[in-house]
Amino acid sequence: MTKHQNNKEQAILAAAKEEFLDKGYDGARTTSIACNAGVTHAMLHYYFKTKEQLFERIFHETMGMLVEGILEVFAKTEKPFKQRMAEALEIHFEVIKQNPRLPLFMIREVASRPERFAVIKNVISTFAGNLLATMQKDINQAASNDEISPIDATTLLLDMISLNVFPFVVKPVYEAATGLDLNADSAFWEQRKAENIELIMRRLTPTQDSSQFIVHSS
Amino acid sequence: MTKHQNNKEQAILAAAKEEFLDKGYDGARTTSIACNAGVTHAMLHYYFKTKEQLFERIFHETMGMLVEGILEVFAKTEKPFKQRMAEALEIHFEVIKQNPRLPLFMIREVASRPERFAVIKNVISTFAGNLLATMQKDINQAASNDEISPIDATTLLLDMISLNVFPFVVKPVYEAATGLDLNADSAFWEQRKAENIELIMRRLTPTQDSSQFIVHSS
DNA sequence: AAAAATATTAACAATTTTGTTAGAATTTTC
DNA sequence: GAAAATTCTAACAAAATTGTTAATATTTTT
Repeated sequence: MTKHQNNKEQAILAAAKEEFLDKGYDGARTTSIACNAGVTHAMLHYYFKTKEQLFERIFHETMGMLVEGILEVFAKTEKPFKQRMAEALEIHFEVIKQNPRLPLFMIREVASRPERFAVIKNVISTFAGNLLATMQKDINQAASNDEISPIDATTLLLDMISLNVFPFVVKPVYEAATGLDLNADSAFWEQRKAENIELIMRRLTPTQDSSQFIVHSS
Repeated sequence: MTKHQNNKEQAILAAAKEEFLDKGYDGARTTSIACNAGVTHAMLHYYFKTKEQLFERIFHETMGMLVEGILEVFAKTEKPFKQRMAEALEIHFEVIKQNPRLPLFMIREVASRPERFAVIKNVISTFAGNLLATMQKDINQAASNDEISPIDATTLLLDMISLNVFPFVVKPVYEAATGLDLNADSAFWEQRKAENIELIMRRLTPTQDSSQFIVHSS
């Protein structure tokens, strides 16, 4: 009757994504994936020869999503730099919020298998070079107008990513420490987003003596 | 001749720490640990009945170090709040820098095995309550003197930890993306530390209209 | 509807990984 | 230095996990 549409393959992919995101490559079990997908274990090997191949499929998809999401953030207009940055922060935060497990997934897999560097390198360096160069140009211009404090684009980007991503990465630990359930606490995330914007905006605002507080290490 | 000092047990512990920090519980192999420790595989099970027990030993030790390190940061004097905060940031950053793999280790293990929440909860909540309360009192006092902008202690703490910890957590990805070797790049870490202090100092500095830049989500 | 291609199953095989055991060697205690 | 406790070894066992295969069912093509 109904056309054959490989819905088992899709079910396996969906279950695999869950499993890999949750437990990482090493913790994931192909039997568990097959079971959650409602198919026999042999089917998994029929569609995806090995666990590694199945993982790679998920890894690429996931990386793609993350990078698309970040790209979207910086495809921006001609407003003042500070305002663009505030909007980028907000969009970036929301992208992460909608895919809160992706960052830890990526970090974990790259950390435990450096051979996956290559994928990351390709995906990111394709556009990161342009992005950073463009951003630095905008920064320099805004700084020369005294619109903002001068800053290195890479530095600013890492500020932004640290502030926006880390809370999601550390969420399980935070919940363990406080006993709170952050999924049910939308006020927490709204406050966090506002705080991150506040921090970066203050960072960019020109001051008379911008490095008065820097402490030099022994 | 020499007294018997369980140096095999120590060797196993050292190798286990390496293995677990590097690969996580799921990726670690007891055979590999025994091999790196230069002992037979059976010895591992002689001293530590199971992989789980060996892991727990390492996990506790590691958590202890991390918490001690952070405690040390806040056992501070009577200087102005901003200066104390700058010093705390610097010390905190250095503690992480000397144990750069601990944060990801903790995050990874708690994320993939929520039953380890209990350990974290005990260790942290023992002192975090006092810390936060004390900090909030200091903040309120400094704010009432117009020394700093008012801020929630929890928020400030998460700002600090995000900025200081995330660069170490994301290091492998950063290296994959840029092709740099950050271990050999002490200038990078000095700059990062300075940037984090700059950010927090600006966040604490009073302004006329401190929330002018907050963007509200749709 | 027959032939061809594809999807599915159940049972099995290979490997990896953790854990055990019985006994030998060594160290410590008395 | 003999007895007791302990450290250690080598071989083995059990379980889990990934991967295969041969036969069967279903779908698609002609």
